[in-house]
Amino acid sequence: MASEPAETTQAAADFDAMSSSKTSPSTRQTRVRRREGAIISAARNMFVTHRYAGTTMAMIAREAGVADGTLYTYFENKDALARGVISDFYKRLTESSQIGVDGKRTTRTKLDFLARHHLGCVMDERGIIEMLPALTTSLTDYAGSEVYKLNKTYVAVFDRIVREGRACGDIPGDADVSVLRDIFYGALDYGGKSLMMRSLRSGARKADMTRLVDRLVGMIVGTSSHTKSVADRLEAVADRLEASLKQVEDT
Amino acid sequence: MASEPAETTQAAADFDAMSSSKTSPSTRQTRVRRREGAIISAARNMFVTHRYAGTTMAMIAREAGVADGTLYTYFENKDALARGVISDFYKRLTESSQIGVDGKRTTRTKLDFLARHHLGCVMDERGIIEMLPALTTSLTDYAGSEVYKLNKTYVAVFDRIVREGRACGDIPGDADVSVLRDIFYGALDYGGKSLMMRSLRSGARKADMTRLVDRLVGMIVGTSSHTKSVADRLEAVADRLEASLKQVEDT
DNA sequence: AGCTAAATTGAATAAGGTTCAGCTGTCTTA
DNA sequence: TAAGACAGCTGAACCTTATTCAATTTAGCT
Repeated sequence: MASEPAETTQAAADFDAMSSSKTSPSTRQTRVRRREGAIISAARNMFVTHRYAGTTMAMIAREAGVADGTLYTYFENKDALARGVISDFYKRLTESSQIGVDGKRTTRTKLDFLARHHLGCVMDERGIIEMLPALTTSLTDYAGSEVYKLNKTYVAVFDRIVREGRACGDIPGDADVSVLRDIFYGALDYGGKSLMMRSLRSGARKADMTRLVDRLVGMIVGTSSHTKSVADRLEAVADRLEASLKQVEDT
Repeated sequence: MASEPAETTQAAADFDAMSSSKTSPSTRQTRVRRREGAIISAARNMFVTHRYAGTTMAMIAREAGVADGTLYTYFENKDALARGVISDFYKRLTESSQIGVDGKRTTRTKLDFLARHHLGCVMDERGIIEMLPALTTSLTDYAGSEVYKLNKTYVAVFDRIVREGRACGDIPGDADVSVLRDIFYGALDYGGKSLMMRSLRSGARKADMTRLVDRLVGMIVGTSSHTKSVADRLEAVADRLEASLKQVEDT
């Protein structure tokens, strides 16, 4: 998760494959790709260790082994470079999440993995996603941005789990998926921050994480057994009653 | 460390209270405090409309009607000024929240109000709290900061509701309060962002907010399927249904 | 009024993001 | 293979802004 070459190499390979000209591994295109990867990697290192405000373009250039001006041939400005780092982060996060989720069977274990994986990655490269708000000039701009699309792609992993969970009855209720999504990721981000602060004193990070994730996933999946008891049927009735009641109340 | 705004204000207040001399409303202390208020207010306006990166110290000085250098007699630097704005925000938020909550009777209505109030305030002065991550140099520093203490004071409003709710049986489970707190505020912040983005297209902000808050509060209070007994739940639904129908009939 | 210290000022300084005129290596074409 | 064209690269100069500080003003006091 630390080094990007996997992602960059992959992208470069795709690009080469698309262009019909067979280029040797040291063609100009390849070198440019490689260098872009090096810059993003360097920028990530600096941003993670010194935060956005604490890293200068000169630091990134030195770390990447290029001149200051070179950065501007790859990214319009410091903000765009930071957005590039975030985009890269989301790409890696999406891929590793989907792979991990595919290896789990039940709705609960999928969500459990996703939550822990998210927490781990975000805490690992803490500061990367936290740059986002400061980089968002306006919501309308953000809505059309690359980062927004990649974020949507990432959370789609969660959305799919929820929809499948609904289909097989694991997830009760009929709330909008977006509501569950906000609760899931919002709670994880806040919980992650609390976790880090608490682990400054007591190193009991793992137990704390388990408590948070269990509670959160439990809230979504529900603890109801799968036996079709009278209680379950009553529950379903209550669900429907509540839904129509809400409609009445809203008008 | 030391974000001094609150520091200074508090110190000044203490000083006045201690000195037996009755100072007229145009004493030096008073004027200083007034000016500090003007600076914080000016800074808030600029930060809200232009974000942190987009506002210059010169802009704030002009808005506050003082010279550039004057800002630095009140705040160590731009970061400290921003922290002062955040501190001020938390103070107002805490007070208005507590007042509102005190006006509600049940656990559910208290949480419902708190959630809506939080969402409203944060969306209203959006960008203020979002500055925080960028201003946090290190977690250890933050743990001892004024802003952190004020945040703790603010979320204590929530903590109290939860504890009372537990005591009277409204809130089931024995999860750590901190977990519920992270879920509550995390979900609200994320949900708030989603809300704003969605309301760019469809102006259905109110209905969306209701859905989010209901689901979230329901998860905590336990009207949801897995926490309360079915009998209790049906009873509660019947109560609400009767009340709503009465309202409908009256109109 | 005169003294002291706190407040205030705004021009000077410094840091860092950004630009751009030139340089270098690679590709293309004859 | 040599010459021309050009993409990429360079880093010193430029410009905006946060920050400093010596000088000045103002308030409080005797």
